[in-house]
Amino acid sequence: MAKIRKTRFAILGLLSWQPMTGYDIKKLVELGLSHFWNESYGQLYPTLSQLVEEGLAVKKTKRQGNRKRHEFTITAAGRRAFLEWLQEPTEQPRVRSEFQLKFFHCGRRPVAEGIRLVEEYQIQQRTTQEMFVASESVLSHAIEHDVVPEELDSIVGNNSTDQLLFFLLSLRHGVLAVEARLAWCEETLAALKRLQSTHSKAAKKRGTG
Amino acid sequence: MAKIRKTRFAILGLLSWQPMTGYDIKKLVELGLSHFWNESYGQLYPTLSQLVEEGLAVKKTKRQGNRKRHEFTITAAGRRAFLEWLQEPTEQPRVRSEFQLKFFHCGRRPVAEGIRLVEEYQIQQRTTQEMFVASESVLSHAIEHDVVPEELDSIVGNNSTDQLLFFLLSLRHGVLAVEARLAWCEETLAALKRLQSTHSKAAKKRGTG
DNA sequence: TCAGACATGTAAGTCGTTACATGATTCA
DNA sequence: TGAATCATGTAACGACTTACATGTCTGA
Repeated sequence: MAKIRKTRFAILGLLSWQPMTGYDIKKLVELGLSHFWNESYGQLYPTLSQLVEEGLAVKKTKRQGNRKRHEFTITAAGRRAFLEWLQEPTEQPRVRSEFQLKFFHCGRRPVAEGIRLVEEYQIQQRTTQEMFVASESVLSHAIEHDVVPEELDSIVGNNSTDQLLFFLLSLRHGVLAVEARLAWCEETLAALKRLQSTHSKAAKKRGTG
Repeated sequence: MAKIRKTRFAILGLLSWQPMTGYDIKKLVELGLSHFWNESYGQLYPTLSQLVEEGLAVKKTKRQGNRKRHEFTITAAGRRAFLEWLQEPTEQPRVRSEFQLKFFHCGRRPVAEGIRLVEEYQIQQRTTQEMFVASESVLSHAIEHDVVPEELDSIVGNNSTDQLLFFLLSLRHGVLAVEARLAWCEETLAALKRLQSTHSKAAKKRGTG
C-alpha cells in the first residue's frame, strides 16, 4: 500500500495562499512552520514537478533580467485534493524516540548515567522552550494589539485575524508539550537521585556490615 | 554524511540482555517498547545480518526438530558499540506532525472544520491515554508489591528492580505528553468555540444592521 | 568586490513500511 | 483439521536528508 505523501499537501496548502517558488516555500516553512514541519529541497523540487505532472499545480517561469523564478500556482484540482486531505482522518505517527530508547536501557547501567542522560535532555528541552515562549509572546502581543508584525506577514498573509489565532494555538501545542517534557525531567531526576542514594546506603551497609 | 542507524542500537540493546532471534526481538519491542519504539521485520532481519558481518553479534542456528531458530548473541565489540552510542549526545528528532499541519491550515477554513479536526485528535489522544494509564497502574502495582507480573517478565528480565523503575518512568513520559495534548485540546476547543460565536454574532449584526 | 541572499536542481544513500512468500508446530 | 503462533526472509516502494553542482543579484 502506498503511504500518504505528506509533502504534497504541505506544498499544496501553502500554494493555496498564493503562487510561490520552491525557494519561497522552503523559507516560509523554515520561518513559520518549523516547530511542527520541515521540508528539504531534495523533497521539494521533485514534488513540485510531480504536482505539475498531475495537474494539481501549474508552473510559470518569470524572468527578472537573467534571473528565473519558477512560480507555482495551485489549480482547482489541486484545491480539491488539498481539501480532501484536510478532511481525511489523520493517522497517528509511529513513535521512535532515540532518547527514550537510551533511557530505557539505562535501567541496566549505573544510575549516574541515567541522570546524565536526562540532564542533557532537560537542557535541550529548555532551549526549545525558550524559542517557543519567545515566538508566543510576539504573537500574543500581535493579536492583542491587532497588528501583524513584519516578520509574520509572509506567514499569516492578508486575511490574518483567524490565521493569527491558529498560528498561536499551534505554537501553544508545542509549548505545552515541552512543558510536559520538562516536568517529566524534574520528576525523573528526583526519582533517580532517590534511587542513587538508596544504592549508596546499601553499599555502605555492605561495607560496614 | 551517514545517518545514525538507530535500529542497530535498538537491537544491540536487547541482545545485551540475552541472546534472541529476530522474532523474539520483534515481539519484545511490540510488547514492551511500543510506546516509544517500533521495528519491522523488513528492517530487523537485514540489520541482524549486518550486525553479524560487522562482528557486533554472532548467529547460532538451533534446531528443534525441523524448526530452526537463528539466535543472535552480542559480542564484546557489540557491547562496546552499544555503550558508546548510549554515551553519545542524542539528536533531537525533526518534527513533522500531519495533525498540526492540518490544524494550521484550518485558519483559512470555516471554524467548524477546525473544531472537528481537534475533536478527532482528542479522541485519538484519549485512547492513547487509556492504554498508558492501564500499563502504568499494572507497573506501579508491581513495583509497590515487589513482584514482576508474568507479562512483564520478558521485558524486564531478572535483574529487575531498577529496570522496572526505568520502565515506569519511560511510561510516565508518555503519560505526561498525552496529558499535555489533551489539555491543549480543551484550551483550543474553548478558543475555537469562542471564535465561532464571535463569527455568528458578526453575521447576525450584518443581517439585521 | 565579495558575502549573503536568491534560485534551481540532481545523485547517492539511508530509513523504513508493506506485501509477498514460505514453512513448522501447537493446541483446541 | 485448521487457526494461531512461531519463524525467516525478500522485493518493491516511498520518504527523506545531505552533499554536490551551478549561477544571479543586491547592497555594504
